[in-house]
Amino acid sequence: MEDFGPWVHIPCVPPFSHAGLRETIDGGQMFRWQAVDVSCWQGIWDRFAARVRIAEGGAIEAAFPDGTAEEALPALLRLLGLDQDYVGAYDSLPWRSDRVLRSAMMQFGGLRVVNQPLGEALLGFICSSTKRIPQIKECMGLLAERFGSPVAGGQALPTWPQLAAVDEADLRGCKLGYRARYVWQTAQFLAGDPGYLTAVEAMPYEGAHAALTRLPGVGAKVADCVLLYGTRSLQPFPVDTWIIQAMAHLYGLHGWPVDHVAQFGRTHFGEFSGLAQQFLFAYARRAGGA
DNA sequence: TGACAGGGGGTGT
DNA sequence: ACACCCCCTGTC
Repeated sequence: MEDFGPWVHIPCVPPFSHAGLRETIDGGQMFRWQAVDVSCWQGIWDRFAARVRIAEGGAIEAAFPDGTAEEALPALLRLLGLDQDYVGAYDSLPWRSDRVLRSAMMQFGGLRVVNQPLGEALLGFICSSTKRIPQIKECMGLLAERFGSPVAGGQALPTWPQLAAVDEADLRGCKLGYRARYVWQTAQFLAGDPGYLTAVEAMPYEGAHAALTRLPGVGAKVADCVLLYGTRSLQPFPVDTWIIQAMAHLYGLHGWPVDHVAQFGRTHFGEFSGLAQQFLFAYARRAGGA
């Protein structure tokens, strides 16, 4: 095992509640973090690794593999959205008129929407369809172990160029099931157009969503997840079965088509609808909306 | 205990 | 509408 350096104190405003930090790190936005104990997680993203735990007053503390903190700390702040204005984002949500949202925001105080490398979010969410979080994590772990590069603290996830050199059969060996073909086809697509994801990052929402949907295995829901968790935008509003249930129950949208619910979410919650989605998702998943 | 449906944070046809 | 691959859960 790797040696980690000293804990670094990171003030956070708005402050994290325990539930808010757990939902941020280990609630299904990312798939490469494991609980060390009830209030400490260890994870890998990009070429970095870290341990994160909750501290007094809603701050957090982080530790990094020896010699990596100088680069990894700013990367962690970016990953967890700690260099963004969440006070303004929280305040702009319609919590004054929406008691459901207000309740979720109190229950999951401090919740952030993460900013992973776009390619990692793409891989994770292509593999997410009809899978539970523990299964997705297992697949990501196998992919990293077998096809990724070593970094201080563990194995990085393979990049898309690395994935393009892997046989579909070997991807299946990572328990991807039918998703192995999607990953393989997308890897080939991106190998033939290396600037594609970089271009997507520079596009406004509509164009970026359309461009991602062109990739095999990427439908509307996965594209929204990739954009929400893989860029700094808080605009995308991913609609999965949990959100369908929650929005039907809480806002009376019974029987609405998925794309209409997504449209409703973006207009009802505004510029930061993705943050609202994350609160409602956490709320519904914890059966708090029933 | 052990086998067997049923179905899951979706996509593509 | 249904299959898709894998694997977990709930039943008998």
